[in-house]
Amino acid sequence: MDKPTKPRSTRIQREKRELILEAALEVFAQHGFRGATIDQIAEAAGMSKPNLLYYFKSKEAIFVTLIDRLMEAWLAPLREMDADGDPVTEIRSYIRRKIEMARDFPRESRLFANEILQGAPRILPLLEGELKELVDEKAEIIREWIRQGRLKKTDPHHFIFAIWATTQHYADFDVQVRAVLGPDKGGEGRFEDAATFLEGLFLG
Amino acid sequence: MDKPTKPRSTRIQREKRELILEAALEVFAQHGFRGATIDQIAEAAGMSKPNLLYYFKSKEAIFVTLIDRLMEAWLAPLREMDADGDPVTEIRSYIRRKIEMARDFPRESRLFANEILQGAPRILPLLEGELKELVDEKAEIIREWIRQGRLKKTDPHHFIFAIWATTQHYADFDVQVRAVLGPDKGGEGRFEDAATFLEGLFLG
DNA sequence: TTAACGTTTGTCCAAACGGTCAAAAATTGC
DNA sequence: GCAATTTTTGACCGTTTGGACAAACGTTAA
Repeated sequence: MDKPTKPRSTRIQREKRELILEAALEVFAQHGFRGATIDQIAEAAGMSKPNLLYYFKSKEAIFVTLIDRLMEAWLAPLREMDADGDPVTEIRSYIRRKIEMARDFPRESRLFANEILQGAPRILPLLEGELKELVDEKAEIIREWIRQGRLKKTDPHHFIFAIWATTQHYADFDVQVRAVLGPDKGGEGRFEDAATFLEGLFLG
Repeated sequence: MDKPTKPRSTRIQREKRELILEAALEVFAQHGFRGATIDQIAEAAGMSKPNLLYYFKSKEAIFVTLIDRLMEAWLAPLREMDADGDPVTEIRSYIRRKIEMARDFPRESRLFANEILQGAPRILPLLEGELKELVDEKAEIIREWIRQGRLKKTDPHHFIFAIWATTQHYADFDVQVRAVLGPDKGGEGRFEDAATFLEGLFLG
């Protein structure tokens, strides 16, 4: 009986696939799934369309690969929230991490937002499963902190939603934020200002 | 010299255009501009594609009409914030109105979110003009309230952003919110819960 | 050198798309 | 009732799109 030899991927394959994913992230984040074309992605990756399709069998396959990777990184900050830590410190760190992600990975944030806006057709099971479990678990921690009188009383679920909404807002609605803040206050310092503000809002 | 007789629109024209806009709102909100097709909109409006194009000269024209109308309704709640009112009451009312809009007009919210996500290609001037002016004006009011010691100290601009982000979250990320809350807590009461939570967050 | 394998490209296709147009059908005003 | 006008439709067109495919190209190892 032959071992079903896993088709070992070469160095070139890994590099090209990485190149394609990077280009696709750019294009998908700006135009959404339907709005993006394989040609656009191929051009951004510096290769021809058939060549791209040699590495990914379809546009959908690229998108799914991107989203799968994204979800890992997306849940990480919340996972790090530690029941044994100091509540204020833990929450402050969580907010910081989320704002840093909005600043450093806005394309990922927009990709995710796009998927949810369309009704999360590809990740609904994950939201109802893994994500819900994670949030429920952390909500229970927050509830415990409140019970111990170490945190102001609030609804833990809506508390988490509010942190998501406000932090991701600076990535997803960046155009609007910059437009409203104007050229003077819309510089790169806006993320630091946002972080400071949000700490005050959620912990003040 | 002839009066440039405005082509008076008939009753049928007004009704059909309304029907189309309603259908288009549904389709655009779900699939975005590029993702939506004229055929889809026509079918949702119960008419043939050429017939739809008799009332709107292009897909773009439908979208622009929709967005123009939307912006009016969108700015209204913030406009109502009254410098002469009680700060806490004014802000509470503003949050209430925004949550009600997320509950009653989620499609409009998603349409707007979609446009911003794509970089606001059609409404950027409006954001940099009318919206910025409005926000600056209201920010000044909030600043004055703080100066008078009638409101906790915060950055007015980010304060407004936070209200936008949290309230619209319940429309734009509705799928995720429902997935995380689950069948029991995800019922229609979630908007009321959200409103209560947000009042506490922003005014507590 | 050459056979085997991995990579790249030009060409092609069928479906979907936004939009046009002339003609038919329905409505309206007299 | 009838002519003028508005509304609706089927057929059609050019373009874009996702994807297939075979042939060409490059690389490696015997």
